[in-house]
Amino acid sequence: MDCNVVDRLKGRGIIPSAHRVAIGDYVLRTIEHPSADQVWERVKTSFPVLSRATVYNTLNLFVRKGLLQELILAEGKVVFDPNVADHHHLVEEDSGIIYDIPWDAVQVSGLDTLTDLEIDSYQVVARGRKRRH
Amino acid sequence: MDCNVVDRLKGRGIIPSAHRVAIGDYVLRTIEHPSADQVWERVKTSFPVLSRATVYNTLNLFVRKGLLQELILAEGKVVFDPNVADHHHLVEEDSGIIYDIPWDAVQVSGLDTLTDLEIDSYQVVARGRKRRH
DNA sequence: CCATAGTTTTAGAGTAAGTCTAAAGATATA
DNA sequence: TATATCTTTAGACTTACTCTAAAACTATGG
Repeated sequence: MDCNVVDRLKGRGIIPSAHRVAIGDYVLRTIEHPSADQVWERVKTSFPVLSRATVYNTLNLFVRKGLLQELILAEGKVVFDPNVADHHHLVEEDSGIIYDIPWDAVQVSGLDTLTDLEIDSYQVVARGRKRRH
Repeated sequence: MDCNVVDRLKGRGIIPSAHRVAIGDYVLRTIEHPSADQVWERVKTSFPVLSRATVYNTLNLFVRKGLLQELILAEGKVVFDPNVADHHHLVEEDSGIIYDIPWDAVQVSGLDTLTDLEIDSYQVVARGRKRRH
């Protein structure tokens, strides 16, 4: 699963252009939940000729192809998570940092009794903060 | 709890100006989860002299005072929910409609075992659709 | 190696949600 | 009535994001 980015793009039918690989090299490995503009700022440092539109196009492409998950959890802006397996989230209000919570750490029951709802997916969104050990 | 809007504002230390009451008359009773601009459009029909800034100021004031809950669940936009009691949400992707799910309908366990997290609040966010009976 | 058709990238304009500002208008109290 | 405080306003500004049309790539067949 953690093979190189070129192969992961090809595996989803995405032509691995230099720009896309540069973006993927960052966004498919990070645990930072960056926004699109944060991805742009970051990737530009190592790959200077890069327009904003390309970053947005590429991120949206990755989402469509299942390489990224789009999250709308906090501060009115969309962030991206390369962890596309089901999992829950903790939003740290002060810092805006978002942490992943493993799926198995939390159990949710009762959704199946809501017979008037057809549920495709769900997650727990928690607000709070990470303890400074 | 469902007493008139003027008293509810006063109860939170908010001066019940005509504008605020007009906005509250709609937003504190609706189950529609409107965005700020939707509130503006709607309230303007019955209260024409109303600027966008006033609507945003008032909604933010209501949130600070605990009369409204701000939700960031779908489509990158903030919506408001006068149901400030804890509850869960279902986001209908196609329509953008958000439905409340009663707190007691769902049980979540395991969050307390995450000892490195200090959790203030949480909710289940489900994606799917309401069955057309 | 060239032609060409398709794909990708670009700069910059456009859009929409939301915030800020400074002035004007209300309101309350003494 | 005077004055201090609070509220509202129009419109400019900001930020996140999308669109557009042209330019630059890339792949393939001949």
